[in-house]
Amino acid sequence: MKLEGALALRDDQPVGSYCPIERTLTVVSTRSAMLVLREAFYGASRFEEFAARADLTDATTSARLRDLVRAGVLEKRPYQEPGQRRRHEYALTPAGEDLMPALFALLQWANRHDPPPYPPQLTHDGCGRPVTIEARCDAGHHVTSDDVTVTAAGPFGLDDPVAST
Amino acid sequence: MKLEGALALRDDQPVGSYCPIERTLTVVSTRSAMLVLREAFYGASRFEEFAARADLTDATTSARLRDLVRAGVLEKRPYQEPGQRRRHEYALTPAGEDLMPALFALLQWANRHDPPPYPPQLTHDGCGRPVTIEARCDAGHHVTSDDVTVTAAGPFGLDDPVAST
DNA sequence: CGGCATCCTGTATGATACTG
DNA sequence: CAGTATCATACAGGATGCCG
Repeated sequence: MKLEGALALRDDQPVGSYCPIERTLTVVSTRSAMLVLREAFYGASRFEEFAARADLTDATTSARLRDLVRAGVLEKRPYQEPGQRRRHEYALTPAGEDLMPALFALLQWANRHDPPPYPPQLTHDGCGRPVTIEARCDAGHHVTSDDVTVTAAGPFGLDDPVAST
Repeated sequence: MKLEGALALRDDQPVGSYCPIERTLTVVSTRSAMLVLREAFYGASRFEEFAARADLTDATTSARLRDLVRAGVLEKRPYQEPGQRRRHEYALTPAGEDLMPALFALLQWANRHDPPPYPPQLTHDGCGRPVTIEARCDAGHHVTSDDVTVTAAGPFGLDDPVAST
Protein backbone atom coordinates (compact mmCIF):
# COMPACT_ATOMS: atom_id res chain seq x y z
CA MET A 1 0.00 0.00 0.00
CA LYS A 2 1.16 3.52 -0.79
CA LEU A 3 0.27 6.89 0.61
CA GLU A 4 -0.04 10.11 -1.32
CA GLY A 5 -0.64 13.75 -0.58
CA ALA A 6 -1.48 14.88 2.89
CA LEU A 7 -1.41 11.34 4.22
CA ALA A 8 2.29 10.94 3.61
CA LEU A 9 4.09 9.82 6.71
CA ARG A 10 4.57 12.50 9.30
CA ASP A 11 4.88 11.98 12.98
CA ASP A 12 3.75 15.34 14.22
CA GLN A 13 0.27 15.41 12.80
CA PRO A 14 -1.88 12.34 13.25
CA VAL A 15 -4.07 11.61 10.28
CA GLY A 16 -6.76 10.46 12.67
CA SER A 17 -8.29 13.87 12.98
CA TYR A 18 -9.57 13.66 9.44
CA CYS A 19 -9.73 9.89 9.33
CA PRO A 20 -12.95 8.32 8.05
CA ILE A 21 -12.08 5.07 9.83
CA GLU A 22 -12.20 6.88 13.14
CA ARG A 23 -15.44 8.56 12.18
CA THR A 24 -17.10 5.24 11.48
CA LEU A 25 -15.72 3.87 14.71
CA THR A 26 -17.65 6.48 16.68
CA VAL A 27 -20.77 4.76 15.39
CA VAL A 28 -19.85 1.09 15.64
CA SER A 29 -16.78 0.76 17.85
CA THR A 30 -18.53 -0.98 20.71
CA ARG A 31 -19.15 -4.67 20.79
CA SER A 32 -22.83 -4.16 21.55
CA ALA A 33 -23.28 -1.88 18.54
CA MET A 34 -21.82 -4.52 16.26
CA LEU A 35 -24.01 -7.24 17.75
CA VAL A 36 -27.16 -5.16 17.46
CA LEU A 37 -26.28 -4.44 13.86
CA ARG A 38 -25.60 -8.10 13.24
CA GLU A 39 -29.06 -8.96 14.48
CA ALA A 40 -30.57 -6.22 12.36
CA PHE A 41 -28.98 -7.84 9.31
CA TYR A 42 -30.10 -11.23 10.55
CA GLY A 43 -33.67 -9.99 10.58
CA ALA A 44 -34.38 -8.76 14.10
CA SER A 45 -36.74 -5.83 14.31
CA ARG A 46 -38.26 -5.74 17.79
CA PHE A 47 -36.62 -4.72 21.04
CA GLU A 48 -36.71 -8.11 22.62
CA GLU A 49 -35.33 -9.83 19.57
CA PHE A 50 -32.25 -7.65 19.70
CA ALA A 51 -31.76 -8.16 23.43
CA ALA A 52 -32.27 -11.92 23.39
CA ARG A 53 -30.44 -12.79 20.21
CA ALA A 54 -27.45 -10.51 20.82
CA ASP A 55 -27.44 -11.65 24.46
CA LEU A 56 -27.34 -8.09 25.78
CA THR A 57 -29.09 -6.65 28.81
CA ASP A 58 -32.15 -4.51 28.29
CA ALA A 59 -30.24 -1.41 29.34
CA THR A 60 -27.45 -1.96 26.85
CA THR A 61 -29.88 -2.87 24.10
CA SER A 62 -31.85 0.29 24.79
CA ALA A 63 -28.79 2.52 24.76
CA ARG A 64 -27.39 0.97 21.62
CA LEU A 65 -30.64 1.13 19.67
CA ARG A 66 -30.98 4.76 20.63
CA ASP A 67 -27.42 5.54 19.53
CA LEU A 68 -27.76 3.69 16.26
CA VAL A 69 -31.03 5.46 15.49
CA ARG A 70 -29.37 8.78 16.29
CA ALA A 71 -26.45 7.89 14.04
CA GLY A 72 -28.87 7.22 11.20
CA VAL A 73 -28.15 3.56 10.64
CA LEU A 74 -31.37 2.32 12.22
CA GLU A 75 -34.84 3.76 11.95
CA LYS A 76 -37.56 3.44 14.57
CA ARG A 77 -40.95 2.95 13.00
CA PRO A 78 -44.34 2.60 14.63
CA TYR A 79 -46.44 -0.16 13.18
CA GLN A 80 -49.69 -1.80 14.04
CA GLU A 81 -50.92 -5.22 13.14
CA PRO A 82 -54.70 -5.52 12.86
CA GLY A 83 -56.17 -6.23 16.27
CA GLN A 84 -52.81 -5.81 17.96
CA ARG A 85 -51.57 -2.92 19.98
CA ARG A 86 -49.25 -0.34 18.62
CA ARG A 87 -45.61 -1.38 18.38
CA HIS A 88 -42.26 -0.15 17.25
CA GLU A 89 -39.84 -1.80 14.96
CA TYR A 90 -36.24 -1.02 14.20
CA ALA A 91 -35.12 -1.26 10.61
CA LEU A 92 -31.86 -0.63 8.83
CA THR A 93 -31.72 2.61 6.86
CA PRO A 94 -29.84 2.69 3.54
CA ALA A 95 -26.82 3.98 5.48
CA GLY A 96 -27.23 1.04 7.83
CA GLU A 97 -27.41 -1.47 5.00
CA ASP A 98 -24.25 0.05 3.66
CA LEU A 99 -22.46 -1.27 6.75
CA MET A 100 -22.98 -4.79 5.44
CA PRO A 101 -19.50 -5.08 3.89
CA ALA A 102 -17.92 -3.97 7.18
CA LEU A 103 -19.87 -6.50 9.24
CA PHE A 104 -19.32 -9.37 6.83
CA ALA A 105 -15.64 -8.54 6.44
CA LEU A 106 -15.33 -9.32 10.15
CA LEU A 107 -17.30 -12.52 9.71
CA GLN A 108 -15.15 -13.55 6.79
CA TRP A 109 -11.91 -12.89 8.65
CA ALA A 110 -12.75 -15.19 11.56
CA ASN A 111 -14.10 -17.84 9.20
CA ARG A 112 -10.68 -17.84 7.57
CA HIS A 113 -8.30 -17.23 10.44
CA ASP A 114 -10.09 -18.18 13.67
CA PRO A 115 -13.08 -20.23 12.57
CA PRO A 116 -15.90 -21.15 14.92
CA PRO A 117 -16.97 -24.81 14.99
CA TYR A 118 -19.69 -24.23 12.41
CA PRO A 119 -18.75 -21.22 10.32
CA PRO A 120 -21.79 -19.54 8.79
CA GLN A 121 -21.57 -19.37 5.02
CA LEU A 122 -22.72 -16.53 2.81
CA THR A 123 -24.38 -17.41 -0.47
CA HIS A 124 -25.77 -15.31 -3.28
CA ASP A 125 -29.51 -15.83 -3.69
CA GLY A 126 -29.31 -15.21 -7.41
CA CYS A 127 -26.88 -18.00 -8.24
CA GLY A 128 -26.19 -19.93 -5.06
CA ARG A 129 -22.47 -19.20 -5.13
CA PRO A 130 -20.37 -18.27 -2.07
CA VAL A 131 -20.04 -14.58 -1.31
CA THR A 132 -16.83 -12.81 -0.31
CA ILE A 133 -16.06 -9.28 0.81
CA GLU A 134 -13.24 -7.91 -1.24
CA ALA A 135 -11.56 -4.81 -2.59
CA ARG A 136 -12.19 -4.24 -6.26
CA CYS A 137 -11.60 -1.34 -8.59
CA ASP A 138 -13.98 0.27 -11.05
CA ALA A 139 -12.42 -1.73 -13.83
CA GLY A 140 -13.32 -4.93 -12.01
CA HIS A 141 -9.83 -5.93 -10.89
CA HIS A 142 -9.42 -7.66 -7.59
CA VAL A 143 -7.25 -5.42 -5.40
CA THR A 144 -4.90 -6.50 -2.62
CA SER A 145 -3.31 -4.32 0.05
CA ASP A 146 -0.18 -4.16 -2.08
CA ASP A 147 -2.03 -2.77 -5.08
CA VAL A 148 -3.76 0.20 -3.51
CA THR A 149 -2.80 3.80 -2.93
CA VAL A 150 -4.48 6.02 -0.36
CA THR A 151 -4.62 9.67 -1.35
CA ALA A 152 -5.79 12.64 0.70
CA ALA A 153 -5.94 16.20 -0.53
CA GLY A 154 -6.48 18.35 2.53
CA PRO A 155 -4.32 20.86 4.34
CA PHE A 156 -3.20 18.42 6.98
CA GLY A 157 -0.73 20.85 8.44
CA LEU A 158 -3.44 23.05 9.98
CA ASP A 159 -3.52 23.36 13.72
CA ASP A 160 -7.22 22.87 14.13
CA PRO A 161 -8.46 19.73 12.44
CA VAL A 162 -12.15 19.98 11.73
CA ALA A 163 -13.05 16.53 12.93
CA SER A 164 -11.58 14.37 15.58
CA THR A 165 -12.71 11.09 17.04
CA MET B 1 -30.93 -11.12 3.81
CA LYS B 2 -32.14 -14.59 4.74
CA LEU B 3 -31.09 -17.02 7.42
CA GLU B 4 -30.87 -20.76 7.07
CA GLY B 5 -30.18 -23.72 9.28
CA ALA B 6 -29.06 -23.22 12.83
CA LEU B 7 -29.10 -19.47 12.47
CA ALA B 8 -32.83 -19.30 11.99
CA LEU B 9 -34.44 -16.92 14.42
CA ARG B 10 -34.66 -18.20 17.94
CA ASP B 11 -34.76 -16.10 21.02
CA ASP B 12 -33.48 -18.59 23.53
CA GLN B 13 -30.11 -19.33 22.05
CA PRO B 14 -27.95 -16.42 20.98
CA VAL B 15 -26.00 -17.10 17.82
CA GLY B 16 -23.14 -15.09 19.25
CA SER B 17 -21.52 -18.04 20.90
CA TYR B 18 -20.51 -19.43 17.55
CA CYS B 19 -20.41 -16.10 15.78
CA PRO B 20 -17.33 -15.30 13.71
CA ILE B 21 -18.13 -11.59 13.93
CA GLU B 22 -17.72 -11.78 17.68
CA ARG B 23 -14.53 -13.76 17.32
CA THR B 24 -12.99 -11.12 15.11
CA LEU B 25 -14.16 -8.45 17.52
CA THR B 26 -12.04 -9.96 20.27
CA VAL B 27 -9.05 -9.04 18.12
CA VAL B 28 -10.02 -5.62 16.78
CA SER B 29 -12.92 -4.30 18.82
CA THR B 30 -11.00 -1.50 20.49
CA ARG B 31 -10.43 1.83 18.90
CA SER B 32 -6.70 1.63 19.55
CA ALA B 33 -6.43 -1.75 17.82
CA MET B 34 -8.09 -0.35 14.72
CA LEU B 35 -5.84 2.71 14.69
CA VAL B 36 -2.69 0.66 15.13
CA LEU B 37 -3.84 -1.55 12.28
CA ARG B 38 -4.61 1.47 10.16
CA GLU B 39 -1.08 2.72 10.64
CA ALA B 40 0.30 -0.70 9.83
CA PHE B 41 -1.53 -0.54 6.50
CA TYR B 42 -0.37 3.03 6.04
CA GLY B 43 3.20 1.87 6.35
CA ALA B 44 4.18 2.29 10.00
CA SER B 45 6.61 -0.31 11.29
CA ARG B 46 8.36 1.10 14.34
CA PHE B 47 6.99 1.62 17.81
CA GLU B 48 7.14 5.36 17.77
CA GLU B 49 5.52 5.61 14.36
CA PHE B 50 2.50 3.76 15.66
CA ALA B 51 2.29 5.86 18.81
CA ALA B 52 2.73 9.20 17.08
CA ARG B 53 0.65 8.63 13.98
CA ALA B 54 -2.23 6.91 15.76
CA ASP B 55 -1.98 9.54 18.52
CA LEU B 56 -1.92 6.93 21.29
CA THR B 57 0.09 6.90 24.49
CA ASP B 58 3.12 4.66 24.74
CA ALA B 59 1.33 2.42 27.19
CA THR B 60 -1.66 1.90 24.92
CA THR B 61 0.54 1.44 21.88
CA SER B 62 2.59 -1.13 23.73
CA ALA B 63 -0.43 -3.06 24.91
CA ARG B 64 -2.07 -3.02 21.50
CA LEU B 65 1.03 -4.09 19.61
CA ARG B 66 1.49 -6.94 22.04
CA ASP B 67 -2.15 -8.04 21.66
CA LEU B 68 -2.05 -7.83 17.88
CA VAL B 69 1.17 -9.83 17.74
CA ARG B 70 -0.37 -12.41 20.03
CA ALA B 71 -3.45 -12.55 17.83
CA GLY B 72 -1.26 -13.24 14.82
CA VAL B 73 -2.08 -10.18 12.76
CA LEU B 74 1.23 -8.45 13.40
CA GLU B 75 4.71 -9.91 13.53
CA LYS B 76 7.60 -8.54 15.54
CA ARG B 77 10.86 -8.82 13.69
CA PRO B 78 14.36 -7.81 14.73
CA TYR B 79 16.26 -5.99 12.07
CA GLN B 80 19.49 -4.16 11.87
CA GLU B 81 20.55 -1.48 9.45
CA PRO B 82 24.27 -1.37 8.76
CA GLY B 83 25.99 0.72 11.40
CA GLN B 84 22.78 1.13 13.37
CA ARG B 85 21.83 -0.60 16.54
CA ARG B 86 19.44 -3.48 16.66
CA ARG B 87 15.79 -2.60 16.24
CA HIS B 88 12.39 -4.18 16.03
CA GLU B 89 9.79 -3.69 13.42
CA TYR B 90 6.17 -4.68 13.35
CA ALA B 91 4.80 -6.00 10.10
CA LEU B 92 1.42 -7.29 9.01
CA THR B 93 1.18 -11.05 8.69
CA PRO B 94 -0.93 -12.55 5.89
CA ALA B 95 -3.78 -12.79 8.43
CA GLY B 96 -3.24 -9.12 9.21
CA GLU B 97 -3.32 -8.13 5.57
CA ASP B 98 -6.55 -10.02 5.27
CA LEU B 99 -8.12 -7.45 7.58
CA MET B 100 -7.76 -4.87 4.84
CA PRO B 101 -11.36 -5.22 3.59
CA ALA B 102 -12.66 -4.74 7.14
CA LEU B 103 -10.60 -1.59 7.71
CA PHE B 104 -11.38 -0.07 4.36
CA ALA B 105 -15.06 -0.91 4.65
CA LEU B 106 -15.11 1.41 7.65
CA LEU B 107 -13.23 4.06 5.71
CA GLN B 108 -15.61 3.75 2.80
CA TRP B 109 -18.68 4.02 5.01
CA ALA B 110 -17.68 7.35 6.54
CA ASN B 111 -16.57 8.66 3.16
CA ARG B 112 -20.11 8.02 1.94
CA HIS B 113 -22.25 8.77 4.98
CA ASP B 114 -20.23 11.00 7.31
CA PRO B 115 -17.37 12.31 5.20
CA PRO B 116 -14.39 14.14 6.69
CA PRO B 117 -13.38 17.43 5.06
CA TYR B 118 -10.86 15.73 2.80
CA PRO B 119 -11.90 12.12 2.32
CA PRO B 120 -8.95 9.88 1.46
CA GLN B 121 -9.47 8.09 -1.83
CA LEU B 122 -8.44 4.54 -2.65
CA THR B 123 -7.04 3.87 -6.10
CA HIS B 124 -5.82 0.74 -7.81
CA ASP B 125 -2.13 0.97 -8.67
CA GLY B 126 -2.60 -1.22 -11.72
CA CYS B 127 -5.11 0.96 -13.50
CA GLY B 128 -5.61 4.10 -11.46
CA ARG B 129 -9.31 3.48 -10.92
CA PRO B 130 -11.16 4.01 -7.61
CA VAL B 131 -11.37 1.03 -5.29
CA THR B 132 -14.46 -0.06 -3.37
CA ILE B 133 -15.09 -2.73 -0.75
CA GLU B 134 -18.02 -4.82 -1.77
CA ALA B 135 -19.75 -8.14 -1.48
CA ARG B 136 -19.38 -10.28 -4.56
CA CYS B 137 -20.11 -13.90 -5.34
CA ASP B 138 -17.89 -16.46 -7.00
CA ALA B 139 -19.70 -15.86 -10.25
CA GLY B 140 -18.73 -12.20 -10.11
CA HIS B 141 -22.12 -10.76 -9.27
CA HIS B 142 -22.31 -7.73 -7.05
CA VAL B 143 -24.28 -8.75 -3.94
CA THR B 144 -26.44 -6.53 -1.74
CA SER B 145 -27.77 -7.29 1.72
CA ASP B 146 -31.06 -8.31 0.12
CA ASP B 147 -29.41 -10.91 -2.10
CA VAL B 148 -27.52 -12.91 0.47
CA THR B 149 -28.36 -15.88 2.65
CA VAL B 150 -26.45 -16.78 5.81
CA THR B 151 -26.32 -20.50 6.52
CA ALA B 152 -24.97 -22.28 9.56
CA ALA B 153 -24.87 -26.01 10.05
CA GLY B 154 -24.06 -26.59 13.69
CA PRO B 155 -26.01 -28.03 16.59
CA PHE B 156 -26.99 -24.66 17.96
CA GLY B 157 -29.30 -26.17 20.52
CA LEU B 158 -26.46 -27.48 22.66
CA ASP B 159 -26.09 -26.13 26.15
CA ASP B 160 -22.38 -25.57 26.02
CA PRO B 161 -21.32 -23.48 23.05
CA VAL B 162 -17.71 -24.13 22.20
CA ALA B 163 -16.75 -20.51 21.69
CA SER B 164 -18.01 -17.38 23.26
CA THR B 165 -16.79 -13.83 23.10
C1' DC C 1 14.57 5.10 21.04
C1' DG C 2 11.43 1.38 22.64
C1' DG C 3 8.83 -0.20 26.21
C1' DC C 4 6.76 -1.20 30.79
C1' DA C 5 4.59 0.02 35.55
C1' DT C 6 1.41 2.93 38.18
C1' DC C 7 -2.36 5.77 38.98
C1' DC C 8 -6.65 7.76 37.56
C1' DT C 9 -10.79 8.73 34.85
C1' DG C 10 -14.47 7.62 31.69
C1' DT C 11 -17.31 4.36 29.69
C1' DA C 12 -19.22 -0.17 28.25
C1' DT C 13 -21.81 -3.56 30.18
C1' DG C 14 -24.14 -6.74 33.53
C1' DA C 15 -27.52 -7.28 37.38
C1' DT C 16 -31.49 -5.88 39.42
C1' DA C 17 -35.57 -3.45 40.04
C1' DC C 18 -39.23 -0.56 38.42
C1' DT C 19 -42.81 1.67 34.89
C1' DG C 20 -46.30 1.95 31.18
C1' DC D 1 -43.74 -6.42 25.59
C1' DA D 2 -40.76 -2.30 25.61
C1' DG D 3 -38.29 0.04 27.79
C1' DT D 4 -35.89 3.31 31.98
C1' DA D 5 -33.22 3.92 36.38
C1' DT D 6 -29.68 2.63 39.60
C1' DC D 7 -25.72 0.36 41.22
C1' DA D 8 -21.44 -2.27 40.58
C1' DT D 9 -17.66 -4.03 37.84
C1' DA D 10 -14.25 -4.38 34.17
C1' DC D 11 -11.64 -2.44 30.93
C1' DA D 12 -9.91 1.25 27.57
C1' DG D 13 -6.94 4.69 27.56
C1' DG D 14 -4.56 9.18 29.18
C1' DA D 15 -0.74 11.10 32.26
C1' DT D 16 3.40 10.41 34.43
C1' DG D 17 7.57 8.37 35.50
C1' DC D 18 11.19 4.67 35.17
C1' DC D 19 14.36 1.59 32.76
C1' DG D 20 17.54 -0.63 29.36
